[in-house]
Amino acid sequence: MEYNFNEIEQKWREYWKENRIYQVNIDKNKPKYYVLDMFPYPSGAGLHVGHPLGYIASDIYSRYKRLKGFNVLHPMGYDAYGLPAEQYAIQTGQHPAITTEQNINRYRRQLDKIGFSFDWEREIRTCEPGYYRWTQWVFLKMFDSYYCLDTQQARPVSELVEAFRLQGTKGVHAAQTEEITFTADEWNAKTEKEQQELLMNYRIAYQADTIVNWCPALGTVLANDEVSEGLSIRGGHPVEQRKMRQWSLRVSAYAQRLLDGLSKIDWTDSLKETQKNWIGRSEGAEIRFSVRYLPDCADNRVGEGAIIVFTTRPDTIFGVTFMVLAPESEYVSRLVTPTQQAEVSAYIELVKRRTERERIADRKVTGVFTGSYAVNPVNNAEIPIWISDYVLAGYGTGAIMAVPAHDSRDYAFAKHFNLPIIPLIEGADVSEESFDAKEGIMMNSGFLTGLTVKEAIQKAKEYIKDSGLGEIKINYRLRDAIFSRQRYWGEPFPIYYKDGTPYAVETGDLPLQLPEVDKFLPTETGEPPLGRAKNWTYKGYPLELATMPGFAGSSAYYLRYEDPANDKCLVSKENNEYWRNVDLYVGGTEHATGHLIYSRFWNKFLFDYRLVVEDEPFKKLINQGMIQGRSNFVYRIKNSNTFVSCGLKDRYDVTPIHVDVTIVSNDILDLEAFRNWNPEYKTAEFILEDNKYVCGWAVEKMSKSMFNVVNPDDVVEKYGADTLRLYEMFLGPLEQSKPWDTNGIDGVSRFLRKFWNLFFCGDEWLVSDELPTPEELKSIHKLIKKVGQDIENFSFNTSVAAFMICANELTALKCNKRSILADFIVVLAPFAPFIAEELWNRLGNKTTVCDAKFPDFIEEYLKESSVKYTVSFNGKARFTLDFSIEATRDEIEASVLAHDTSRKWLEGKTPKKVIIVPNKIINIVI
RNA sequence: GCCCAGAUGGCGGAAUUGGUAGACGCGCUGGUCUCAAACACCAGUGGAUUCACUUCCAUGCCGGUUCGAUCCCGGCUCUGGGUACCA
Repeated sequence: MEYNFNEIEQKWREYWKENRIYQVNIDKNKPKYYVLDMFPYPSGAGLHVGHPLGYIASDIYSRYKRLKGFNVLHPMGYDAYGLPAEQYAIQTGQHPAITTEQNINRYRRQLDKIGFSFDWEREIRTCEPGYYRWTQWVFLKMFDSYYCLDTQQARPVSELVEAFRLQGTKGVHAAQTEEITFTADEWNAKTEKEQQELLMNYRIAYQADTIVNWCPALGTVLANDEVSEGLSIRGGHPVEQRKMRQWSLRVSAYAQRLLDGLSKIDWTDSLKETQKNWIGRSEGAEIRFSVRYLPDCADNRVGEGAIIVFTTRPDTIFGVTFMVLAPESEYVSRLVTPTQQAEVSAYIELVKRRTERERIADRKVTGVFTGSYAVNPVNNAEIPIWISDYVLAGYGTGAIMAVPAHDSRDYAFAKHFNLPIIPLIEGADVSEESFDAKEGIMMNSGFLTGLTVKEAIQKAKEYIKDSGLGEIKINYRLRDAIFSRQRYWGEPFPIYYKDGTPYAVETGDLPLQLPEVDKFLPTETGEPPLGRAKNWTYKGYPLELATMPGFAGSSAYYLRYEDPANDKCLVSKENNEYWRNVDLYVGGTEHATGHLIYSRFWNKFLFDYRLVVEDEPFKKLINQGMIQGRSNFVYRIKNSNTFVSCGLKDRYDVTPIHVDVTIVSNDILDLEAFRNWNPEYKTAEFILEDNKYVCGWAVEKMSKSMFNVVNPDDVVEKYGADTLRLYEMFLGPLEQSKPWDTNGIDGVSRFLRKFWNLFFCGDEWLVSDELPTPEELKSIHKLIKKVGQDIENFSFNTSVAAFMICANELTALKCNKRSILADFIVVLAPFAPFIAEELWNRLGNKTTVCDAKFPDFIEEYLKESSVKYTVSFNGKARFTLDFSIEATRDEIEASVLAHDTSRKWLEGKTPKKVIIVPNKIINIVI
């Protein structure tokens, strides 16, 4: 009987669907296990062979856990809001809902073929009102919350209002956009509108004028993680800095908790490192420098005002030779003297015109003097205050004290403008470059002289605090997340404006549905596309025109899978207490600083209100590597239609040309298919080697233009889903990026046929009820042990190797024993569910294979009767010897030394030492 | 520049993590089957040396620790990824 995978796979796909085999429910008799894949954005191009890699791995793990007796939640859905569908809509007028739906259907067809054990009854789509209702609901909860620094958690804004009413800002410790103080009387005297404006300073979802990444080409603002090197991640359009009124989420308030939480979760070190860097905690001090105007200043206000700077090196305060303000800093307007005004204005204009990209590409030193001076509080030195774009307005206080001797950026600036450089560390040569390291002994530093840098940092901090010069401060690089997008295809904000003041839509009126618009472009007046919607009002008031960004819908989707149809709350207590958080999350590293930060933040916020029981969403995280394309080339001799095989190409003057990988097999070109591929090659001639045309190859990104996209459907068609699954795992370690290489898939497909043939001899079904032999038991138990351990370690490639070894051994033993084969089926089932299901059924089992029990290995079967040792002399292996398992160390030693070969190597000398490592090696040191 | 990961046959990759390399697969070579090819099956396959037994050299490079290093330590080279004026 032939292994007909097409027939088998179709049969079981239908059976699983009809019988809802993979549907799960709460079962308190079983421990739960939650396996989640990062849900896909359904793009128009469909799945390529790289997409399912992580899904296959997580599916194997889910099926394995199920066989181990866990109640496994393994859902799938779609991240359906996003820019590509909208860009497509702008170009074609096609409604993004329609293209999204089409793409989803295509994805689903492709996914179904591969045999995943998803519970599709829990499917979610972020663009459906029943889903985004809860995205809006959480947003409103954030709008109605502030972050209390005393209890380190989110609290209702009503508590804040009450505190303000009774005592103003006194005693209130809350995360805020800018520092404000007022008394209860002042608060109570304010109008409703003024009070609402003040509250914006505290809300977790708040509106503020912030410097944002504006992308003119996309017509929207972008979050920091959506921009790289001055270009938008999607589309690669230039991004510029602009001040705009935007919705933001106060993620920065959670910076410390996001950092601390990393120690509790099982993620890779490199990913944790990436998040740590992104959060960017730095300990330092804020120091106050009083400001003095130039003598030529018209209103010579000596000693008025001050600027505050943040530094991590307060120990270098004696080396401050100038101060630098960010061009956007609020200090600028207060500090520029009349004589410098023109020059400063010109500089600020220049900076504004430069895009982020230009700044990065052309990093030359620029700056301008303000005319003002600050006074160094430790030695009363007068320090000129400059403006330069190397200081960022958004970090720290937007102003720095410059210590050119010990900071490379300050150094470059000082050299360029000829400012003094005072070395502070003994032995540091600062004539050519700055000495940035935090080591050495301080000098030229008053009361810090003679201390080590570490001691000096500590002492300087204490001094600054005790003498009231400033305070110890921890800064984070992590910024608040800009939450509005001037786009159509996203969640509408449940916010309306009364007299310009934003108010929340009542939660009972959610979902606030996305309205229809006639076009998806911004309006002529520059309003977002929602400005085109008719009757876009709430209770007669205008609604917010921006929509939420992509990460809004993906921040809490894992919770919604636990209770997808609930229309009373995001997730019921019962469901959340059972399913809790994700035990295993599989996805790409590209989300390290976006989705994986936002959803941790989002979850912590919900945890503050005990809306969820766990404060971290993803316990364990595995990053699957990317699958790159493997392109093939043919070599055309210049000015001809003759193509030369790769091995001979050096003898001619050739142009390499990408050739479609689907007409190449094991790097051998299908000549006929090539001639038909493109009319231009109809009359192509070939110079062959060994009667074959061998193509060249290269690893490149998988893309249409390189003709190297491999569609999983084609692989399934040709080899079957089980082979695709096994092969993707066999390709190499899951976490590693690797090229898709079809060379070698035959080996896996051969294994499956060999496995099939264990059950059949020709057309005869051939399984006996005989008792297995010790060799057969050993082979299968070795497999069970190895595969079990490998799956736990996510080492799927070595599992596949173990299957092949076992199949070869059983074939050689002509094993057809029911008990052995049944165990083999169950162990293989997570990897190749279709063939496993078919054979399991033929074995006469009433249940499906996913209800079977993963067998336990029995150590006794694995025991060897003898132990093999490698005998070495001074570490050099010379020969091997077998001993009975019962042999004692003394017996082994005596017997080894008496061995003929040993005598030869010992040359009559007595050994100094004999090292015996059980089961491994005997080393004789002479 | 900084941070992280990695470097093993012709190729993808194994190695219980300090125990004497190269699992498994591909490819290649030879054989069986076939009129022949393909498929399939069997055997061989790191390099050098030898008819052979053998021996020597091999885990990016240099050095160290150890009886013994792909694994640990120090220095370097290269590759991939992240990040970027964060004070």
